[in-house]
Amino acid sequence: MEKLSFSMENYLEAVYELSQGGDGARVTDIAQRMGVTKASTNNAMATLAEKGLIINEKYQDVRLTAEGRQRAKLTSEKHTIIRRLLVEVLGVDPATAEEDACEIEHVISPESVCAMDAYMSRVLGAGPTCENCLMEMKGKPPEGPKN
Amino acid sequence: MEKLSFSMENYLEAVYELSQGGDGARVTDIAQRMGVTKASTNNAMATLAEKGLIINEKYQDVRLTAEGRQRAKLTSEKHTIIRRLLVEVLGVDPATAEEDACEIEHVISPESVCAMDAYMSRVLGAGPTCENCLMEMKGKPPEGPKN
DNA sequence: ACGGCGTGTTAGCTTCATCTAACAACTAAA
DNA sequence: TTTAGTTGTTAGATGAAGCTAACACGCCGT
Repeated sequence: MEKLSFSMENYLEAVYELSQGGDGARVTDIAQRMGVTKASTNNAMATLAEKGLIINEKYQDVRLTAEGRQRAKLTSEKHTIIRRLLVEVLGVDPATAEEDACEIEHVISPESVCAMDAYMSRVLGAGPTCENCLMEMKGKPPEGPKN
Repeated sequence: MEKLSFSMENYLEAVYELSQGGDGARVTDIAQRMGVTKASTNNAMATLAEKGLIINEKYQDVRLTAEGRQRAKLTSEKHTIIRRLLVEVLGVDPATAEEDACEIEHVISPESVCAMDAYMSRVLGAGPTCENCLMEMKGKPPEGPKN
């Protein structure tokens, strides 16, 4: 699973969410949700298509490949876990939490997300420990800090 | 307080940390800590100097202005709070936490950082609630989510 | 059948952050 | 004082992500 830039991951997530309940997303909608122009979106789609994460045929709706969908799903789950931690554990205002989660999801390590999930399972009692954590851990051996 | 890019904030933080116990930082050291070339560092220093955050006289050590120091201090404190939450509360491996904190500090809202700090004060018992939180909150009225 | 309008695409430009390579200035040792 | 080595600077290139402006397509409605 090749590394995606911050931006590309966001585009992929947008495609994923706009595809829910339909089989594709439109360039215009993606652009609008991302707050960028259609031209920028088009460029991004070309990149994502190159990486095999979406199918982008001229003048057709953008569709996720299996890999793209899986990838987007992981990002989306990270998002959820982070937001829940912020809101339910730390008591952050939901709107702020939503914003923050959207940024943090792109930079945080899978290990930390798992730790958040595990912590919530313990502290909030309920919540089945996210089965994706094992999945997310894959292909991410620990590295040294660069800062 | 003008907005800084992710990158510039990181450079500023590097200058701050390298300045501790001395009155300036050297381009070479900054470059090394950031994992970039001296040329890149030089460009960055020019930008930071333009914004009035550092004093960068030719062939002299880079020094922080009062504003630059204050700014860097805030970032650095965010970093610490985030890392502590990850390690002490969530049980994340310190090296990973360090890496993650370094990224998250640039995107998270002051509100969330404060919430982390407050939470740790409660849960870990000790720890004086960070007096900077009030400071950090300034100039950041809540916005709507864009995602 | 044909115009329009919304949607998608392309071309070309800008800004940032990075790099390499070459050069200039400092500093310390012989 | 001369010079070698380290440090700092400049110039120019690259690649990512965005933009605007202009053009191409496709689908309706008449």
